[in-house]
Amino acid sequence: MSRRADLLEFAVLGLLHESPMHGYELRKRLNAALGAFRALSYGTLYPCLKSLSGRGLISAAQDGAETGPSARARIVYELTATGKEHFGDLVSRADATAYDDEGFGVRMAFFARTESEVRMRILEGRRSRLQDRLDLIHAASLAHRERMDSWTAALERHGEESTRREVRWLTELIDAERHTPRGSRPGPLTDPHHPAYTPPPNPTKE
Amino acid sequence: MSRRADLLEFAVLGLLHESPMHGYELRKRLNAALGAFRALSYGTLYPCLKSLSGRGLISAAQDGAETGPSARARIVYELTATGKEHFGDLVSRADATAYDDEGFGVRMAFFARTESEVRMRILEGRRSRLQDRLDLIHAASLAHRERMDSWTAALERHGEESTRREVRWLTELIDAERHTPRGSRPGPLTDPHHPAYTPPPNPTKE
DNA sequence: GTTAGCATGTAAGGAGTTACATGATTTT
DNA sequence: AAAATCATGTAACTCCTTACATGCTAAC
Repeated sequence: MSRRADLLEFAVLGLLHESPMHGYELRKRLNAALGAFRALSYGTLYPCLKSLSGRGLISAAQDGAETGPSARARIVYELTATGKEHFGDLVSRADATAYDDEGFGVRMAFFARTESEVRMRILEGRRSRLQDRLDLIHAASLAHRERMDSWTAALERHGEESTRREVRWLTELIDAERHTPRGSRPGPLTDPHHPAYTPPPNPTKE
Repeated sequence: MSRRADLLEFAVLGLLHESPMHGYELRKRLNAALGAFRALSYGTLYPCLKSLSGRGLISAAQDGAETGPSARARIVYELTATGKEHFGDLVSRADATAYDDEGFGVRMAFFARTESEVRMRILEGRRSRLQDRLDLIHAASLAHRERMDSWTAALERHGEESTRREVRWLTELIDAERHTPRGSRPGPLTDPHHPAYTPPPNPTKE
């Protein structure tokens, strides 16, 4: 039932699949890379990590003194075998949550680990969802066309135009995917054998 | 503190400013016109109406038998004098909630009732917010450029392009507003003396 | 006559932000 | 030395969806 929570768990598992990380870093990545979690708070993330840890999907390990002279109380989270399996299950699913505004971005962010067939279903599902929205916009604008000031009209036109652009973009992606039907990974994917946790020598700010 | 709830109240007052309505109709308008409340449920709307009614901002009146032979249990809500005043206060404010993704659309939907000066501040605030976001996107893409697959890259480019387009759109609106500096209402605004409640002879479907 | 839409609500529960609480480390 | 950032959490609270409960009206 819980959609947003599942989404966060999915994203966390996906990011930890690339490399182990501690909570703070995880939050930064979540906020930056995925547009969905623009202002994810610790009050959401840490309980989520605790839950995942409790279910054995990730392991929590104190960061030892390898980094420097003094050991900070960092907790580095790592995907367990069970966690990898679970993420594999999730990533092969293409349910309705993969099509909506929040879900789609997150799913696409992990397309490199998604099978081509599933990718196609998600891309097409998203496109059809947007086309439904265009129909709604069109119907609505017909309904109250006369009593509409220019501001509302401009707002509606911009919304329609944006949606139309996303549909075109999706169509391009779908066509490209269709011409390379094998489960090819078009970009440099991070190494599946994640090279342990690399402590940042000069930490990236914000 | 409560942002989303204030937003809903604002939208309800704004819509009732145009003409009295009952809850069901209100929800349809909220879902259609304003993009923000895509799936507003009755569980949110009715308590909100009750609260507004309790505070004397709107009045709730049973819809009499004028409509047809049998009286349905419709409750028509109408803006009170206090409610109009309150909406006037809200619409003249340009706080941070007017700039974010959910807030901006709702605020702009009632620009026809907003003073030119406030409109400008909101448009410029929104644009500056989006420019901040562009900076963030740019910084993030620089940070993890090498370890990025083509899907993530495509997603990021699309997000950037969309944001850039919205900035351009806002700039056009701002320029247009600047060239007509008086508090002009560019479009046909609905009559301030709302012509009572017109029961739909042929009800619009969904 | 039965489905679909109109119309109004309540109860429960989950999700996630805000605010609080704390302390180490790095930069200025 | 002070300020900013890194880092981890908890508690309370708000918002909002889901599911439930009910009944009327129009269309097929």
